[in-house]
Amino acid sequence: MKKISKKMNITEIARRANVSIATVSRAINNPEKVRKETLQLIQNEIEKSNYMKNSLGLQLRTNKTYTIGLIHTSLEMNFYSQIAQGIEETARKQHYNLILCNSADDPEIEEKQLQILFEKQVDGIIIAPTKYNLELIKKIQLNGVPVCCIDRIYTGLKSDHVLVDNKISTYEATTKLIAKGYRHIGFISAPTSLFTGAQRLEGFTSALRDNGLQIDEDYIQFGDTFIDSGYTTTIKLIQNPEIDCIFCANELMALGSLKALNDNNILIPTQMGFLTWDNPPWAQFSNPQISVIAQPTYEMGAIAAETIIRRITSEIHTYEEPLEITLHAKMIDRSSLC
Amino acid sequence: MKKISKKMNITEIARRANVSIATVSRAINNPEKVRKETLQLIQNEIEKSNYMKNSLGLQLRTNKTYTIGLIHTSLEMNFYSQIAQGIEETARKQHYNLILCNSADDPEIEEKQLQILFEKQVDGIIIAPTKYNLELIKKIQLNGVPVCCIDRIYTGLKSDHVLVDNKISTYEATTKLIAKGYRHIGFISAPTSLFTGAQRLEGFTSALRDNGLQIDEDYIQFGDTFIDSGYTTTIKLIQNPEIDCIFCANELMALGSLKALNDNNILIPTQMGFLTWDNPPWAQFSNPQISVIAQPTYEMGAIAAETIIRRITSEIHTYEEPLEITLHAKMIDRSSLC
DNA sequence: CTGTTAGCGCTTTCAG
DNA sequence: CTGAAAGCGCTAACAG
Repeated sequence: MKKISKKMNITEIARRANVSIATVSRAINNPEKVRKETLQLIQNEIEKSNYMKNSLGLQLRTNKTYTIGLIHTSLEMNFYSQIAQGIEETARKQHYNLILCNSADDPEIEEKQLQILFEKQVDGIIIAPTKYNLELIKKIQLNGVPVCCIDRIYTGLKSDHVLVDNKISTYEATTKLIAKGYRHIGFISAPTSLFTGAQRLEGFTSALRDNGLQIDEDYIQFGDTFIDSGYTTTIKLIQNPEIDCIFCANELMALGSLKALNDNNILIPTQMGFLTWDNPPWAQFSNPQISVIAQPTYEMGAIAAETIIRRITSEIHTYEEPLEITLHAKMIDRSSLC
Repeated sequence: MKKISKKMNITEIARRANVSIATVSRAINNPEKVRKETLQLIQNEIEKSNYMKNSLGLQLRTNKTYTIGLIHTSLEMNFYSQIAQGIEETARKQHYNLILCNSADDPEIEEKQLQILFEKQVDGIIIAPTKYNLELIKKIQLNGVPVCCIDRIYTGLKSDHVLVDNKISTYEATTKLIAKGYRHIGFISAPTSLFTGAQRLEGFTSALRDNGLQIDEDYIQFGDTFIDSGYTTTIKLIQNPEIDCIFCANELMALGSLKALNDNNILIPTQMGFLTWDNPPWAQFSNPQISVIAQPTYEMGAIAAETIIRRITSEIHTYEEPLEITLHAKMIDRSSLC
């Protein structure tokens, strides 16, 4: 009453059909190279025995697994789940599978995941990197596995990157807010230890500066990119009654922020303007619809997949000329701004 | 200018350290069984050479990959991405990785994915099945790979199932709608070819019947579970001006439906009540907040992962006594109902 | 057209 | 404490 049956293999099929394993292999992969009667015989045995191919042998032999590893923060963020969707669908078309890893931006988890992905011999790795495992990533590259960074630049790492122009887009969006008449904008930033966090904050402050507005430290609050931090930082921001607009650095913090505003009966857009990075589905269906800076997430995933597959197949892994693809994020002004 | 360097292996380390490969293997996995000087020697060589372990050999030898396959509809649905998150995190704690496959509920894609997951020798498969690949799934089980269905029952398949009481929950929710005074409820159903679609529709109609309401065919529209179908079906529903409430069978159709209502200036909850299956994050942050039937998604994923891992490790794959775990979905009444 | 054999990288007896 | 050798499942080169 243990396993229903032992796993069948090519050797057993060969034994039953009274041929060599090579012939069975050919019958499976190059049937035209096998005499019709032999083929029939073998196919019968395969049929009867429920044999299914085991690709581990081949993977070992060819050192190719047709598997790509993805390390990102969390599927909880639409941003990443959309990217993952783009990667998976694109990779699938080229016969690659995806091993999905959530790092929660924890360097130790990330380290383990990098290690295990290599050990499982993925053909390539796509990663939204923290900045704490540079040596390991380099080592993986040295072992012939290409790496593509997504969403965040990894300074000091020679690899392809698929990015969005965080700083410029934030700068432009902030400028628009100012043009609309907002003068006291509260900014909910991600940690500056994250590449995107730092870039967006810079874009924000330099837009204020260039427009002759002073930068009030009280107007800048730091969250951890997750929901709760959006709530608490918003509570702090609204202690300043003059704040007329809130600008969130990511979707989850926006969710928390909106809840805080709602709990405090602050109406959007009449009492408070609202803008956030990321374009989760809910933003266009909420009431009022939320203005956003939308990143081409699915496309980023698709491009990352194509990029890594190109590296895999070209076998040029030296990164003398790393690709840096920067896509444009575009502001979509809906009904949360006056 | 090709690959930076050939992948290192245990044999090469052995050669350089002037020991046998067995000793290198021991140095890596059972260092206490190796003399200190030898160990040091080997570790030096490993260090110098950037050697990293290749687990393919081991996988082949032990026929264990520490990898679980997941086949589901799409990450686009919060429902599934939350389940995936639950699976991944739970599996990770037990040293399993996740290969993620989006089937879009297309039987042909599903078939290929099942095949490839087996070929890659995943230790187990978690699947939200269409109902078109029964024989293949059985064959996979026969080959010793346990399968756990999630979200949907697969009639005729002996396997573990992690489910939600779709019918009862829909019945209860419908009863509540009626108790609140709604008499003309429009229902946006998923295809009845989906287990959940059929169950929810049944729950809905039998609640109407048991409450003495007649079932008007015009009030029941069928979508395909994706956004656009929620929009178009809603347009049809609101041709019936007496409809006082819309009840959606899933989150994406709800999104489309809300947009249609908004585009037609129909106010929730004053002009139209609104209820949907699934509890995406946006439901509690939109305005008005949307009443939902919430499934314990993360938990479903966690339980599915635990269930499949238990099967994997117990090696009892006969499914004489398949597990059927049914969790309760609970209605959360927010502000979209009067 | 078919069979024999080597070998992918690793662990694990079994000897020494 | 260390080494030799078998073997996991498969393909491909070579021989017949």
